[in-house]
Amino acid sequence: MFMQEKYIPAEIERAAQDHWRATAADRAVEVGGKPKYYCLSMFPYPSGWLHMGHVRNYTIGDVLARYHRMLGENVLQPMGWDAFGMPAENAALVNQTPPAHWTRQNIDGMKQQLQPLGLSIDWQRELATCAPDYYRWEQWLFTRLFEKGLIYKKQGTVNWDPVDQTVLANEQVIDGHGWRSGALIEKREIPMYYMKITAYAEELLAGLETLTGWPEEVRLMQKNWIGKSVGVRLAFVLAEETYPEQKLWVFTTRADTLMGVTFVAVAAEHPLATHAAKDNPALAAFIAECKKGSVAEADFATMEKKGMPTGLFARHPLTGEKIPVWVGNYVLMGYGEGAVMAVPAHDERDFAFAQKYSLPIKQVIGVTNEAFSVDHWQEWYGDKHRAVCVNSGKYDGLAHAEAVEAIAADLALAGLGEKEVQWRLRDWGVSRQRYWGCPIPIVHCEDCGDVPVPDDQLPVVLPENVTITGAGSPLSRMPEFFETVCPKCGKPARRETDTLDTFVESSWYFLRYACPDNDGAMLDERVDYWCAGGIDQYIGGIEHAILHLLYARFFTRLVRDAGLIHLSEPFKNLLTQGMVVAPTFYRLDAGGKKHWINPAEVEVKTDEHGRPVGATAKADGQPVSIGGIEKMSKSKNNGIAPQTLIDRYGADTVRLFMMFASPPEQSLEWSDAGVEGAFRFLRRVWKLAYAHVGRGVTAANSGNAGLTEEQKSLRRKLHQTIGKVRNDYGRRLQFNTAIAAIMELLNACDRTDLSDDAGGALAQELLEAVVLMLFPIVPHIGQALYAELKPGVDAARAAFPQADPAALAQDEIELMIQVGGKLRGQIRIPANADAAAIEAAALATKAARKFMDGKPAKKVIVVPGRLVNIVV
RNA sequence: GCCCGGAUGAUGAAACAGGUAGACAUACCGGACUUAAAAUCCGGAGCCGCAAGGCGUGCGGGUUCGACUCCCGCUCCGGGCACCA
Repeated sequence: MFMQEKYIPAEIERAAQDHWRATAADRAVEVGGKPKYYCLSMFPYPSGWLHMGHVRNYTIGDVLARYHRMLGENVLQPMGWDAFGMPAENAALVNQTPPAHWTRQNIDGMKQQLQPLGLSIDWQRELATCAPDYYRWEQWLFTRLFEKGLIYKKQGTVNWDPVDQTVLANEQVIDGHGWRSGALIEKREIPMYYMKITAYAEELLAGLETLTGWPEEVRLMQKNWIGKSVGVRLAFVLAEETYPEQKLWVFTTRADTLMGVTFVAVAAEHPLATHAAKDNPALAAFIAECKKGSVAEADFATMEKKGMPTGLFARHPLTGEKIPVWVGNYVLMGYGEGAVMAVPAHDERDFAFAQKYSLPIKQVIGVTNEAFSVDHWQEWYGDKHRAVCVNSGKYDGLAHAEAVEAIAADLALAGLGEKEVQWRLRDWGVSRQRYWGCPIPIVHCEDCGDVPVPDDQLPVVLPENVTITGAGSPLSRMPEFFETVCPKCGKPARRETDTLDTFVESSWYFLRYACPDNDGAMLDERVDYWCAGGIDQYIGGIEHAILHLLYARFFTRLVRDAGLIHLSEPFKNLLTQGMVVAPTFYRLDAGGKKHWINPAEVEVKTDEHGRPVGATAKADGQPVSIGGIEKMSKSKNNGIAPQTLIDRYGADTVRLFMMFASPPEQSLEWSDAGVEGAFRFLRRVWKLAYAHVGRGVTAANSGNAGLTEEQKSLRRKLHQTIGKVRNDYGRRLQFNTAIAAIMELLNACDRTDLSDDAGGALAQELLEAVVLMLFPIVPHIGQALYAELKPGVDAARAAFPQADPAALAQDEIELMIQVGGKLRGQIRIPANADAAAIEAAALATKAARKFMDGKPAKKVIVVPGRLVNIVV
């Protein structure tokens, strides 16, 4: 059979995929004798449309999976569906289709859209979180955790839409109003289940130190999120007798400023606020006002700081001074004690508040040569590193740490406080007043309380034939679902109708891939095999840096402590990929509204330098306005459907472009021309292989014997490139530079005369290596070309090329000559020359003499293999 | 508001450990091939300057023989902020 002259992606891609299917090339089996490599991309939400972000994510994963398989490792790359969530309910409202139906249809559709990409996925392990045989284990674990006290019930705050009579997600609250009703949102307290993640705070923090395969920024974000701080919990004793709790507790990390407290502020939800508002209508009105608006912290932190005195007073724990108690809208009920001591002189927020309400500002720490003024805030007021106590009686002269110790000791003596570790991390509220999620396996009995559903009654199956109305969960309108009997006493009881946060499903799916077929247990010993030492590579968006990754680390410890696995950190190496962005184009209509036009329907005009000067619509040739470069989205109509490109260029071109256009962690800008360029490169590789195969050479060169100097130099470049590509794939996870190196190699190959026999053998060696080096990125063309270069050998089972140290040897190297740090020339010098010889040679160069201008060299710096810098 | 990133030619980017700034590609310009176009191949190009040379990695300072890289202070853009996934 003769090799096809033309590169026809559709044909070779179909053939390659048929071959992989027939040889079960993607199947992952637990076998001994070689190291395992578990490569995981974050599973998608089945929205129905595969977008470029998915393609990028899964291509990165596939490149790594295939590369590690070529290194002889036992590779697992699974795929599944994060199938519960709000969009299915929203779609149900619009289309009148049940969420289950919509979701399953989307899964089928997206799976079909994934197939052409040629991903090396073991589809036998596919899972969907909305399947009862998945979520039943989540319910099972829930009941265990509930019994252990790691899940408990308390009041939580939610966004309440008073018009639609429903709880809204933060995303559904826009500027404090409901997205559908437009009504002003209120905060409402309802009972919810919480998972005690704070019980693992110390371990989750300490574990970050071991995650050396994670980006530093992600570890730092998690560390700040967990937010361990050592401070002092202390009490102000209330002057009034009426309030049953005599002590008002606060937490502070700045106990050294305690002597500067001029008021105390409590959250609007604080019991003391409620107490004080009982016979104070103005205060009650203020508290009601504080309860308007969303519960999102970003809204909370940017709103105007307001307060009102309660009329109550408390005694300073050390001085006994009467201190007014205020209600402040900026005090968080969920953090610390829901109350803060205010030191306006040394806290910027308190300072602004005190100025606004004319409260006293009392300086109690100072910095040498800095003058305090109540007129404006200065940075040093809050600086605990430089400051010492002043106006603080016996504490005067103490630095921050000493003052905290001394004050804490005195508070302890008075029985009014002690040092305490405080976490910013809060327990995880997992109850959702929504339908499309995992039912919480609890039955409420009048006599027995909250009773977990026994194992033999699991799963609590979510009814799928429902109508979504947009007001509350349909489960709470389905007596056939919630009417049940108490598992303990048998009396009529009510089943919980809330479902679990969808983050719960995504907190353990990566473990279940190891044993998706086990219907007798949540997890089994196969997890210990695949996840030993952690999942070898996890790949997903940076937007998951905190919540998902923290919950997954928490959950792994929960199942460990349930005795199911022997693993603490689930993800050994983490790669956070950037977004896929594209230019936007629009036209304004008569009303000034923007109509977004897809980049595929726009032509950009450039001037003679290639600078863009305008754009026109392909449809009518009329100009369109150029918007910004934004994340591909439906709303800006700047998405490009992967399928369109695969149809035109083939999957390999799409994969190559995605890997070449930017490093994986950066955002990737879409470019039609770039895709075209990727296609051109593949066509060039194909042509080169075609011409070579036509020569009939099949034996690869394996040394420098018989090569010309020029050919030796090309062979050196080949082996340098192999080393670089291995480093880029394996250590740096940077594929764009690996591709660039291979392109450079081919450019060098074009410039080298390989027409003799030795040259033919070198061309064979080079092409075999190039095809295998490209294989992880463009496996279809790789499969086809390798079959031509080495008939009968399967590229999918080939080993990755290795650099030959003998090929790398070099007699002469080039050094740069700098004078005064500026580049002035270069010299060629024997590779083994010592520093003295290099220095002498450098000083003798024309360039050095010219720029030294007759002056003597003050200092000569020789950087071996790089440059010589002469300082005059 | 708080936490975390990013900014380099016309464009995407490279420079991996402080040592040749702009590799590789795209767009552009010129040439070859062609009846012509496409495709392909060859060449050019950071900016200023005829040149010598000077300037140049968001802005302002600093450390160093030497800074895209380290430090301090800003600006703008992006991610997250616990019920979007």
